[in-house]
Amino acid sequence: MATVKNHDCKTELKKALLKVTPARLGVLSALENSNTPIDALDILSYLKHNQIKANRVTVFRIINALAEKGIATPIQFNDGKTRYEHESKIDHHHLVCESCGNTEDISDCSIPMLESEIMIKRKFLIKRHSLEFFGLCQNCQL
Amino acid sequence: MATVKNHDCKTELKKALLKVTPARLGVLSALENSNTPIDALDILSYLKHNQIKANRVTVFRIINALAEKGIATPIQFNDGKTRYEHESKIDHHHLVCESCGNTEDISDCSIPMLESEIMIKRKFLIKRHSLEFFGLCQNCQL
DNA sequence: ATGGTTGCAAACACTTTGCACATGA
DNA sequence: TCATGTGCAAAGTGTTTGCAACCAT
Repeated sequence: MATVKNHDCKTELKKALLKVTPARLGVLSALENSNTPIDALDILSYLKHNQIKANRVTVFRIINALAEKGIATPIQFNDGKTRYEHESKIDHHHLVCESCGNTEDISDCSIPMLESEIMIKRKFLIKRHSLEFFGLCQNCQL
Repeated sequence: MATVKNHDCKTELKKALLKVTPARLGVLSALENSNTPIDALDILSYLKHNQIKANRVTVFRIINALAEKGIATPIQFNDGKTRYEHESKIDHHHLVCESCGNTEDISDCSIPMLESEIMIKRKFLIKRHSLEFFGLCQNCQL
């Protein structure tokens, strides 16, 4: 359901020191309402769909701003475009079907342990990680 | 050292049913001689450096062919370009510094276990995965 | 009022495509 | 020889930039 929870989004923007505008509220709710990572143009259609008018360029600027603030996290699948996920849902990883393009989530992963190991052993300060599995979903294996 | 091991590369190409050409040998050896994932234009400079003349387009076509055959594996960092690694070295993952862009390798990862779990539980046929950690390397933390 | 935000057009970077020519097996 | 590979020019796609107009605070 494409419900725009303006209240949550507003406070989220204010916290990030970003002015509250229709376009930004729309982008935020697009991210929150999607259960898979979405790219700039997905977001744009979401906006159009919800009668929020915004330019392609504006969407790019907004997701970049959100990414800088840590509100949106970039994810790369294999097709040259960057997808984004709302920070509230980055605690899982993806199964990306190379045939139909669908993605599923996996939540139980042992990465956090690996991370702390790496931070100690390698003195590398990890800010985020990305883990994607590419292959064939059940349907596409037939 | 930019040594082109023509023999290994030749047999590798033949196995893949690809004709042996200077450009292809060059691309292969670029992949084999690099200790970090490299993109098409890195490969191009490698070729130029080794007096192998080839067009940008040709390099793209060659890496695509190699990727299709499983000889080169695509990796996405965060900058819109695709990097590739030779299949003989994909058994590790990367620490990508978001400040200086350097990458280090990590080899001990528990992903294979996770993979078999996923294949069984989710009936998703995994062909490859990509795991990258983004953050700050030791130098850039200062 | 005024500084951050947006739209538009244009530029950019990376990658792909079409077609004629060249080359490896 | 002949299918396959390559160069060149041009198009495609995702993304960024410059600048004037606009609007949230």
